[in-house]
Amino acid sequence: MNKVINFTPARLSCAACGFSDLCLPHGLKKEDWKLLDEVVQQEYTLGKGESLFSAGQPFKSLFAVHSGSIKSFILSNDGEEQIIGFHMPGDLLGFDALADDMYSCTAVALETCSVCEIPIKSLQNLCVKVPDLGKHIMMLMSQQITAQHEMMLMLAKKSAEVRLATLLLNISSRFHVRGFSAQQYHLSMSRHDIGNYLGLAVETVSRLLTHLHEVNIIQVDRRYIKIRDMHRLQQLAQQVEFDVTHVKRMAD
Amino acid sequence: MNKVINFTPARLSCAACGFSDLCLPHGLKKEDWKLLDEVVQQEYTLGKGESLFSAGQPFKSLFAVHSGSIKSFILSNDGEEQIIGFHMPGDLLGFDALADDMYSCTAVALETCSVCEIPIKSLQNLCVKVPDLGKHIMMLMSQQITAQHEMMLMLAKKSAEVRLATLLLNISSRFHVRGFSAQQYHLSMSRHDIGNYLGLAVETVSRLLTHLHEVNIIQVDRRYIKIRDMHRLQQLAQQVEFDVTHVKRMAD
DNA sequence: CGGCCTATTGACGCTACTCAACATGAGTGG
DNA sequence: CCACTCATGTTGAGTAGCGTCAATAGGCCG
Repeated sequence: MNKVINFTPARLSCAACGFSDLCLPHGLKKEDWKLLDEVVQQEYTLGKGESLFSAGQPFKSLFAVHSGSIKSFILSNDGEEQIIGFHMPGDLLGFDALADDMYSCTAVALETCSVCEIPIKSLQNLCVKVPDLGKHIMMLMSQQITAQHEMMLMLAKKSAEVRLATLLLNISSRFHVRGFSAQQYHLSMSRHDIGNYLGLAVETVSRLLTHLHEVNIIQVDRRYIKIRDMHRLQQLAQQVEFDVTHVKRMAD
Repeated sequence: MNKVINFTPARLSCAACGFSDLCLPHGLKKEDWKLLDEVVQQEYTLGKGESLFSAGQPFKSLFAVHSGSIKSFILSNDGEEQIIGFHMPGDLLGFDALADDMYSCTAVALETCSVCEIPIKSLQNLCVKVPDLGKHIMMLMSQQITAQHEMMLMLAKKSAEVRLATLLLNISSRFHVRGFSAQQYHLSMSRHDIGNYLGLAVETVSRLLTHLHEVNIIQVDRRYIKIRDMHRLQQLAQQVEFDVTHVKRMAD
């Protein structure tokens, strides 16, 4: 559960990284990539369950996921965990830490993964030289803000079924833009994590997954998910027509 | 409900504004204030119910609340509103718009208020000249991100009672840092807005306020709130010991 | 003064939580 | 390599918290 210090001897340049168009370099001019490469540190490797940073630690760096996946969570005053995001390759972590110069959340690897470290000092210095970089970082932060608005809407207004359907679709599209299948994927997080993130009990998540399987919208085998009817899943997430529970009831 | 075009002929400089230490200038060097003053536009006045900007409109400016209060909300695909924040003097609005170059939420005045407009183009140009300003904006965005994390925690995990108590305390402390009483204040938002924001039904908000009044933690008279027992309210918000419902039950 | 919007209060029902038992697979040590 | 253990997930029963519906009251504005 401790921070890990292994690193691979050589790091790919950002230009050579397949996720650069999701990550920091996106939107930068080619000539600025070289400068950014000097700032981005070597990759760390994290084992499953190891933490990248913890809430309260001094803020030193942003991190970009290069492979694997990470969950980040805050702790409430009574010690319970609230997952605030699942991070996939190309995602940046640590924007929450700018406010108080310390991380406000904890980031833990859901599986073996590698991350690129971006020291904030060097990055800020580079922002002065490359104004587009500063703009781009603000844009990424803005994206995170709007994404969190959507999340607040979900938690405040949507039913358990809609929340889960939305998450499954969200993961699907995130795999898709990364070049993987949108129809089938492997969940890196447990049912517990899903429930925690969506504000639901583990049992509810389990029941809903079983139910979605039963009505042939998805196929579930442990953490493997196959979307069998993308359209109905989307309808469900948007609450159009009636949801599957209603369908079932009408069939009774 | 339309954008309003009245403006006062003369605007106070940021230096003369009582909320400058909550707002953009905070953390800047005095010599940079003059540059900022050239960027910050004259104040607009908004009547109750009028909108400052709406979701989908092209992003032109950030806005700082100078007086009064504002709610901002997003719309779900089925048209229901989700309030994502209440804004008081010194607060900045519009960070969500950087992502797509358009506002993703709608901002509506809860009462008559005045706002300072900060054209994003000029601001970004100034950021190049004054790197501290860029850093500061990122810090403000980071604060918004962490605040939203707390909100996600509330919506996902906390009971109706805890949510409401937390909001009342939050408003209290925000009035306090602005030089007003932390013990009593006037709510600018309706019960409906409170419920919407907290993910609760109006009726639940009403019942809880009545209940908090009954057990002498607060005094409620329409939108006027007086906190009679700050300590118990804080305990309630932190779920320590037992909540008032339990207290009542034990008294039965 | 009348109409409308906001808020309160009560009765009822449903969604999702809790508690509990059980199943299954993964990891570990003999 | 198998048995044991533990973590993870599933399923069922009962229930609590909060939403929905409905009726009513109280301010506020024209």
